[in-house]
Amino acid sequence: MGILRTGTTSAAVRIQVPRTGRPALQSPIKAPRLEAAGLPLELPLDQVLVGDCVAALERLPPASVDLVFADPPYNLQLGGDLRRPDDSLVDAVDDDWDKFSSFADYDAFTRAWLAACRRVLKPDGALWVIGSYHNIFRVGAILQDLGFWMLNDIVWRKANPMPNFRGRRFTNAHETLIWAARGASSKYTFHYEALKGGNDDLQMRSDWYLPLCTGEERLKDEAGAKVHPTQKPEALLARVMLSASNPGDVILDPFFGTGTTGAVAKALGRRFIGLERDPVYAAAARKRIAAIEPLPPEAYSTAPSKRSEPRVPFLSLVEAGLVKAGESVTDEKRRHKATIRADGTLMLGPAVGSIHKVGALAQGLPSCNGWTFWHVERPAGLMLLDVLRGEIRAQMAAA
Amino acid sequence: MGILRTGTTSAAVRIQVPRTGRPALQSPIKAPRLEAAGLPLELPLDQVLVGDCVAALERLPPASVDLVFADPPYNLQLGGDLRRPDDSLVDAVDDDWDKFSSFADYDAFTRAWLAACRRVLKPDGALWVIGSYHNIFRVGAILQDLGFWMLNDIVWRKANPMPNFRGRRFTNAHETLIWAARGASSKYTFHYEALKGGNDDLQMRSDWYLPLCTGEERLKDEAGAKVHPTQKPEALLARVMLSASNPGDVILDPFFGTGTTGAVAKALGRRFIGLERDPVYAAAARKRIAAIEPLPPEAYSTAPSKRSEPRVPFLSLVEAGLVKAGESVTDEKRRHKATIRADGTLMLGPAVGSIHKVGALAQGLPSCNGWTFWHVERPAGLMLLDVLRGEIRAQMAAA
DNA sequence: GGTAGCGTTGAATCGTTGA
DNA sequence: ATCAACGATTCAACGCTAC
Repeated sequence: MGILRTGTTSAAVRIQVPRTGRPALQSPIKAPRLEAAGLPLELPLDQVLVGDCVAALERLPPASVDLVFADPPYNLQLGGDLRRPDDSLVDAVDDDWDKFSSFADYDAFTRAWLAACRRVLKPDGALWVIGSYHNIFRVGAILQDLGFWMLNDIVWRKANPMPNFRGRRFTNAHETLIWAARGASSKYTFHYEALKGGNDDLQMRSDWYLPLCTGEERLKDEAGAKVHPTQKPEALLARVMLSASNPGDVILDPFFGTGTTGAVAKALGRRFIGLERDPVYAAAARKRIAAIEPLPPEAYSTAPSKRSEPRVPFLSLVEAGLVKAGESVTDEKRRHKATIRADGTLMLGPAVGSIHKVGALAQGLPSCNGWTFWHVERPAGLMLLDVLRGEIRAQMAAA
Repeated sequence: MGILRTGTTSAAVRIQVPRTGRPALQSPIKAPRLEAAGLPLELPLDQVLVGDCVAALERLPPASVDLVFADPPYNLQLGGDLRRPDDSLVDAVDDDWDKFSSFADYDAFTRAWLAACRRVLKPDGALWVIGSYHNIFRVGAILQDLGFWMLNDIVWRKANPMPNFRGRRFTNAHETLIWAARGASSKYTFHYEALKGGNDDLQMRSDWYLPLCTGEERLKDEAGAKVHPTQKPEALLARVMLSASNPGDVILDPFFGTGTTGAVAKALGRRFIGLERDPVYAAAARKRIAAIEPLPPEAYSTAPSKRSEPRVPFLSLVEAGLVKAGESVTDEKRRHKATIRADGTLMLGPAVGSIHKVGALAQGLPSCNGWTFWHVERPAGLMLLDVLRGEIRAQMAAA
């Protein structure tokens, strides 16, 4: 039972990618801007590529991916002798040179894959990476050094963490995710209203409380052993994608493992690219993803946010007769008053200007949103201009 | 009322340091092991030294401190002004001490003070550092490079964080503390049982829920302005000291500020050394600490965790699989119907919003409690969302 | 004397679009 | 590229005032 399981029907629903109309899976799309540069034209969408992730990333076209989700290894598989996430394998090696070289190896690996990811990210793309205290500080520092712009660090509070058996430390009950834009000026995606709407109309905080991946969701082999040691819960990936990507976006995971990123992407109408070194994991991921039934688009499509709604000139309200030239507008407490002019400006004493300018002037503030400041008198009481604007927008949508 | 305030009596209670029997304050003790080495014999105990912390640290004898608590500058890198939706100005941390010209500068500064702290730490000593995503990753990486051995990262979940006013990110609702031993083989102090006893006999987790330092506890000047922009709550320091130090231990704070570390140390029968560059902060700290009445050791137990009913986002029900994305919700009489979306919002016709907003919309009312309005169809009949929320809360309480 | 209501505030990397 | 206009945006705790 998880966020991807549909409860009421078993009918497969083939989703359409909203922006292109193409089927979601197994059909590479072209990256048109790259043609002129003579670069590879196609992205390996909705596929799992087996091999070293840095090498694979370097074969992908630049600026072609909307979002990266990465769950990198704690210890370096390539180098061999790095310290493990738990301290048991690390004997008290007090050799400073050895310590430095171990961390240096991990840092070099981290720098390589982060830089390669940054190259394939679109200018407005973003990256998520998850880790624990063993590695996340090194990852975070390198990410800043490479020019990524940190947006939030997110704490995944585990509902059911493993206790600390020896009683020598606090229960390690969380992991840390870093959300960073490709650069400081990237216009990253964030579905603020959707997150707030799913959280009792309160802003979503940086601490998320979610259970571990267990039970049916956890992939097991024939012997009943878990296929992957660190499979992440689908709910975690779903929250990441719902908050920081759009339907149809390309989401790349350089450490694909058993494919949680791909499974959630498919369910939520996103495209994915999975890179995985281990063919056993890759095979398990492919099988898992093939069995996923995408959710109906209306269950995940992006709700319109105020920022994306069509602009309505105040003059349209005058023209539509929703407000009258010569009529007065006031603020909520009727402390300020101005007159509507036929050209869609307001007049306050000798001053004439937009609803925003005059609102700012009335309050002595540098700026003001006139739509949410001014009201008109109606039989039922004061009515906000923003409500009247909503009526215009409804008419526009119906037309 | 802060954690140090005694509620029932105003009588001063002079504590005794259990292991030595010496009065807690203003009497430097000898550091016997240092005599033979010809080093300074006395530690400036229970004092605030004004000056650069690295220079001051280098004048202290090595291996003489049990615990370091450090709240270094965060290097916030703020841009222009930030205003609340009501146009009031956010009082930002724009002090000179938080300005660094580059990451390299900040790293050099961090390496210097961390190395100096490591020198004065006893072999079995430990260090705590607090920071935000702006600096903590760099601090953590450098700390590892210097040979500190990480024990936990601790998340301070703020009960009342500042919201994200522009709706562009998740509410930055936590800060991170790193707890590290001087080295991998250090026999650090940890009062496992005490922490567990203060936590309903459950292991203390790595995520701590505590309010900001506000109200009476916050130091104000004559004009009513806060003395220090980033004063930490006493409860946070108390939990640190109770878990990771013994009565009589020497606790050094290289960024003493207005002396929360000293105030809590005095109250809990620890010795302190405070280093602070700004004489104004140092003077405020001295005055503050002088007014502290030490608690009798038996009077203090671990800060009680907040016991109010945890708020549950509707999204959690989707994530837990208690309701399905795409499933319908109805009111008691099945007159209204809406669809659950993967992000925890509802959809009713073209409208998308929280369970409350959409409930209000369905009924044409200004407001609605979605928890007690909407139901889902279950084999046994309609089930109220509020009942499902109860199940989630039961799980959370059991965790 | 309670309490409802209003104002203030907290370590913050907090726009977008079109001319 | 720069500039100006538009217009979107907050939660919990505390303290003071009015009733």
